[in-house]
Amino acid sequence: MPAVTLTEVARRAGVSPATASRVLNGSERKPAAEIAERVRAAAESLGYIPNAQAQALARSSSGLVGLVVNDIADPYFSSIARGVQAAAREHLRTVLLIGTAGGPAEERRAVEAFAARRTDAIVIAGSRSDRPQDAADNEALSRETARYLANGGHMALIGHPFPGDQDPAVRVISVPNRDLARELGRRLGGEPFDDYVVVAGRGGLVTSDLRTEGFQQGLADAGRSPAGVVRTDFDRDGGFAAAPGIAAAVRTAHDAGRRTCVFAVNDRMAIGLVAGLREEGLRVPRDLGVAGFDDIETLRDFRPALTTVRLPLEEMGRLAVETALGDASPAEVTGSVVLRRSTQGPAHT
Amino acid sequence: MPAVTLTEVARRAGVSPATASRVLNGSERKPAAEIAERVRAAAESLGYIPNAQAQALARSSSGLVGLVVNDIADPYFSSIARGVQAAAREHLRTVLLIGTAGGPAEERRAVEAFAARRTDAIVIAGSRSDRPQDAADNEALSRETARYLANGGHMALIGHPFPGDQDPAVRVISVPNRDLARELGRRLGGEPFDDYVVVAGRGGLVTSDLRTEGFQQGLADAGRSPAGVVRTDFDRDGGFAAAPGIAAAVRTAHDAGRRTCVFAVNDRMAIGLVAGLREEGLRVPRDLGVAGFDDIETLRDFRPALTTVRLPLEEMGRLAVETALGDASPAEVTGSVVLRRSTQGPAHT
DNA sequence: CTGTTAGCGCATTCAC
DNA sequence: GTGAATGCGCTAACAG
Repeated sequence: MPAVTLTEVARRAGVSPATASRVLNGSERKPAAEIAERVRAAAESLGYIPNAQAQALARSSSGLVGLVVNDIADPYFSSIARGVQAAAREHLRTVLLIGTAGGPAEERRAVEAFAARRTDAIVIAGSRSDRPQDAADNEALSRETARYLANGGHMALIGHPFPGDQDPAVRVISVPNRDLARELGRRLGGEPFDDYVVVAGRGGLVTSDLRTEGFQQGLADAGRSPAGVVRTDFDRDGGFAAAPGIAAAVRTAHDAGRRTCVFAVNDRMAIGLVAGLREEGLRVPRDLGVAGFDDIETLRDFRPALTTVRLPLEEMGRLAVETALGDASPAEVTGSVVLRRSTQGPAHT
Repeated sequence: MPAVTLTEVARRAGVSPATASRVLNGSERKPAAEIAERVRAAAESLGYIPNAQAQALARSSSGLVGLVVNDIADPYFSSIARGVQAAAREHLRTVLLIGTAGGPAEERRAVEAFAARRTDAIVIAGSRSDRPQDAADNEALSRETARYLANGGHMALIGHPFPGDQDPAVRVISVPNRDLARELGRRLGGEPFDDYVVVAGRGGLVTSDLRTEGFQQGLADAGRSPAGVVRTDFDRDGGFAAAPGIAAAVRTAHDAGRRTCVFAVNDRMAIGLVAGLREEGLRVPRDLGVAGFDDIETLRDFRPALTTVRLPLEEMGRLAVETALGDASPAEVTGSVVLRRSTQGPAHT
């Protein structure tokens, strides 16, 4: 049972397909009011729905915006997705979603899939990786991107440019991860802690590396010596897994009369860490301070309230599509350090 | 700068477009191995990417799966979305995402948009509303759905069927909200509480109503008298807003030597409620018990650990696309009551 | 202002 | 096994 076509509507209204097309869609040519009404009535009575594929083919613009995320169930990405979805709707576009497990190889495939659909714009929210073993895939991703752009596509990256060469046509919604982490380091460096530790993701994860680096700079600004760095998975379980090691270090430090503050490079890791520490018999902030990054909405009611860095996630998503579509220029978003109870020692309580 | 077309590849390889099509896509006809290689080489060197729009038009199958959710940033929906995305990928489909603010009117528009794109299947994860004022929109949604189905589309609903008539062609991934809530009521009814309260969403929200209803049945099963019902928004802020009223009731009950247990019909409301109660100076579970529903992953580390009902969210998403695509038959998912610390009184501690 | 004619890029009958 | 022809549904020049 095939769908109703424009031709059928036209015949039913006693006009040509061209005329029907003109009235049913916003064209320059304005058909006579009387004839227009007849067409609209025919379309209505037949239950006509335009075939978006055919429209896209004919006018070579798909009305689609592609979004690639690592994991849509991760609140960081789902918040961005909300912004993308909202902006897309306002621009009369529909969102195509692809979740990769992370990594440039899969991202390249996503870009290819979006290119095949002739998406008007692509937003990549996944994190960049500059590990040597990803170099080839990054290169391939860049090539795929270049091809997409050459064919008239638009692209915006959330966070940071691609490692290596960056096609200037690719817009970037910059997230000042380093600067914000630095500010966080400075602030926490001013608190009454003695030792600092960073629980980071694996090396080569740009976001993780920049946050780590910035935090160290901030500590230095505050006249502190560098934090030790522990590497683990960039998610909740990674934080949880790091707990035993951190606990041991904290206890040792404690015995020496020193207080420890841990910076987990994202909120989910921080939450996992706190959970793991709880199992180790340590409590935050009584036994140590813990800070995160992102200010995930779902975790706002978490106790102890988590010191973190707020990022305008939804806004970042909006900006990305508007920038990609040419309705806004590439910008750097602003975030802010939010000190909460998780880094307040007993003295503050 | 137009994209490379199949025709160009064919010419480059010195074959006809038909042959090129046959080798570049899985066709019945198997071109000669030698000629096939030539075509593949040409495609590769030209950077050919098939135009999915054109393919869709020609073979009238889009390779698209539409997903409609209320709010992609809500962890309930984003978990489902992960399942949908994963299953879609396995079935070589791409996900089209539309977020509605909830309500059948917007859902109808979403279905129309998906129908226009000729999606192979549509998954609706948003919650049903059977308020009288939504009756007309529900009717329109049903009609839109019928039209989509008549045109060869497939649809799966997560949760419950549409209010009113339900086209049998619409598959439903049933979520036993009532039964699970009943089980929860039964279990909590067996705990040492005296009064029960349900913090529900507005009336007419099917999910909320069924959970409320089931919980009441469970209490009755346990020989308890019905819980009072408070209506508020179906989200975190709704739970938060309900806190003052609940706090007052709890205090009154407490003065009479009675212990209260509150069932918030979803986890986010429960978390908001707990946060609000904290501001009121009440602590859980010391001063009252609180339970939720859904077992949102991001909230697993929340303290006090929340008594809730676990739902296989990701699995529900997977099942929905597989069922819609015809690779699985409509089924009822299974959940389970998870008693945690938030409903354990001091006696248990 | 309306109707006619061509494609958009591809898959798929048919002939060969 | 391969190529030529046709049509998917629609829009955009063209004429009229």
